[in-house]
Amino acid sequence: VNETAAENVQMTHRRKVILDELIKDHSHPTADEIFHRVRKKLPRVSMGTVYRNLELLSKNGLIRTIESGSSRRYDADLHDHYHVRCVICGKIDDAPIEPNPELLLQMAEATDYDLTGHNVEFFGVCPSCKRNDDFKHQDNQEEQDNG
Amino acid sequence: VNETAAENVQMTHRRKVILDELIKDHSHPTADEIFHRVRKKLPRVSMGTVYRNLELLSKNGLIRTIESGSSRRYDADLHDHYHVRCVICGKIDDAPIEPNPELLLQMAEATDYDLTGHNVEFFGVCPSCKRNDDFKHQDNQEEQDNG
DNA sequence: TTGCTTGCAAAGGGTTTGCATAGGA
DNA sequence: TCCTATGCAAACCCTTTGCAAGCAA
Repeated sequence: VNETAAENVQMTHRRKVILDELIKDHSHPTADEIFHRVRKKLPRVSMGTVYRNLELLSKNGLIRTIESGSSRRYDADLHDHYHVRCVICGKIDDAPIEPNPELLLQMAEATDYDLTGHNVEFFGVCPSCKRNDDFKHQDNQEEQDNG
Repeated sequence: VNETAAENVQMTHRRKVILDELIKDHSHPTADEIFHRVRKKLPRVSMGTVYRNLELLSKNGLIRTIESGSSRRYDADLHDHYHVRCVICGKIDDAPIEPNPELLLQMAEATDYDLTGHNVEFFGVCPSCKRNDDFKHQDNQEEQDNG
């Protein structure tokens, strides 16, 4: 529609460093986590710059955002994929299954909306949190709640 | 697991009014919207009470939350269903398709997570925003961004 | 009495923004 | 030159929390 093509984003140095850090980082980091990584290379970078650039990159389709827990996360992997979130530690992983194109088609037929996409998020306990729970009793699991 | 059964929630008057308002309201309101509705019946209710009760109701499985845009939304419809969000006005509707149990099964086989559930959210332009865009030019659509 | 609930106001976390300066086409 | 990008700090929005008072079992 009115989205600027990726080529239209002028790559300032800060912008490129932020994007590159996100490309290297497959953990779906928050703005704050990206900020700390970027700061190692650009010690004077500010939080505002990180937020402004992440928003610009996302609006121009060079990265995508994940709205899930209390803070937004970012993902430079544009390949269509689903996510799974650990309800204990909050970690987000890529789901190891292919998106189902049927889902969108089925919905497109049933709704009056003009669809542009869909997100799928699974919830569960990640392997590492499962292991921890084997040692502890399964009492204190209320650190994170699923959505 | 360690979730209190719904019957274990003692229904204080405020709690009941909040729950009833949410049951009547199918628009997936935010805490603030619920607050304003409840306030018409209980003029001295406070925001803190609304948040505390919504959290308690949700932890006890009497309502569910929708984490989507910038603010959390609440839904008293516990029947398993998907949602669709308008990328223009931010409204959330129920998706008119049945959840696909295959999706969860397929994922359960492929992942090391112990799955507890999944959410599906579609994005698109709602009928009413489509109509508005016919009159305007399709320029100023940046009020809401999809996630 | 004892523990849960509430109003109020303040604090908190995450994100956005105004402004003056710096930098790039 | 002119427009965009940046650092900084303040503002903002949404949500949570401490506290003292109120209620209910």
